[in-house]
Amino acid sequence: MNIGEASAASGVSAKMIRYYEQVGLLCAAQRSAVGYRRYAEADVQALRFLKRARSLGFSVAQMRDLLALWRDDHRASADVKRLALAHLVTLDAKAHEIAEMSQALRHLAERCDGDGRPGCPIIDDLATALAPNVQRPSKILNH
Amino acid sequence: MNIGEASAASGVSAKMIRYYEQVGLLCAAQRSAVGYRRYAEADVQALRFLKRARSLGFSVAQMRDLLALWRDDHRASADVKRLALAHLVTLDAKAHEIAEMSQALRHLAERCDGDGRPGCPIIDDLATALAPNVQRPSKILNH
DNA sequence: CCTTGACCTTACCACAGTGGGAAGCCCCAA
DNA sequence: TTGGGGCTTCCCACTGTGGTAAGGTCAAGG
Repeated sequence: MNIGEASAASGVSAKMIRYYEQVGLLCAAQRSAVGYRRYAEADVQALRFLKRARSLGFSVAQMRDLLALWRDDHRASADVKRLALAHLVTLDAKAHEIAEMSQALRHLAERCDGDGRPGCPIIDDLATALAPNVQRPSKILNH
Repeated sequence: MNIGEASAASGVSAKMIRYYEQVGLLCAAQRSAVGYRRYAEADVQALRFLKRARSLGFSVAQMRDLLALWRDDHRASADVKRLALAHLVTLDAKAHEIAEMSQALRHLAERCDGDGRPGCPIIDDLATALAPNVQRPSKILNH
C-alpha cells in the first residue's frame, strides 16, 4: 500500500504521515524499489490510533508514549490512566482559561449598545486596563 | 522611557513589544541618539490595551482592528461589538471542542482500572478507532 | 511506443506567539 | 577602568498543519 492509500484508509494526510515518521512517532516505512513508502495493515492501524489520539487532543509527545504502551503487552493500565489524567488536567485548564475569556467578553459585549455611537464598554475595558504591580522594583524606577 | 521600563509598566515583555512593532501593531518607536527605543505614557497605555486584549484571547490581527477603533473617535460601537461577538463565537467553538475531548477522555479514564494489568479501555478505544469513510473512492482502491 | 495524469519523493515556506540566546554597543556607579 | 545591567539585531526553537515547486514513477489509452 502506498502512502496515499494508507492516508485514505487511516484518515491521516500523507503530509502528516511523513511528519510522524520524521519526528519518530512511526519508525521509517519500508520503501519500494523506487523509494515509495510501503504500508501494511498494521501501519494503518497505528495511523488510526494516532488519528484518534489526536482527536482527543494528545500531543505528539504523548502519542509517542501511548503508542509505546499500546505495543507493550506487559503495560500497566495505571500508566495509561496516568497519561490520560494528566492530559485531562491540561484540557480542563484550557477550558477554564477559555471560559474566563468568554465570560468576560460576553459580559462586556452584553452592555455594548452596538450602534453608531463611539461609546463602548468593550473599548473602555481594554483602554483602562490596570498597570501591573511591579513587585520587583529592581533598578528600573524613574528617569 | 526605555523598553525595559515600558515593559515593566505595561506587563508586556520587551520581546513582545519589539514583536508588536515588527508586525505593525505599534508604529515604530522613537529612537534615542544611540538607537534605543523611547516610549511615552501613551505608548504604555497602548501596550496595556494590547495586554488586556491578549488576555481576552484576541489575535494580533484582531488587536490591530481594536487598536484602530480605540483611536478612532468616530468609531461606531457596533464595529467593536461585531469584533467581540465574532471572537466569542471562536472562543465558544474552542470551548466546545475541548469539552468534547475532555468528556470522551474522562469517560474512558473512569472505567480504566489503573492497576498493573494491561487491559485498558483507553488504549482499546484508541486501538479500535474506526476506518474513515472514504467517500471519494478516486482511483485508490486496491492493489 | 509515447503521452497524460495521478501519484510519489524531497525540500523549503508559512502560519502565531512566545521564549531563548549570542554578539556587540551603551551607560552608570564604584 | 571595570563590572554589570540595558539595549540592539539576528537567528533558532517550539506545534502541527498546509502549501508549493521540482522532479521521478507508473499505468492506461491512443
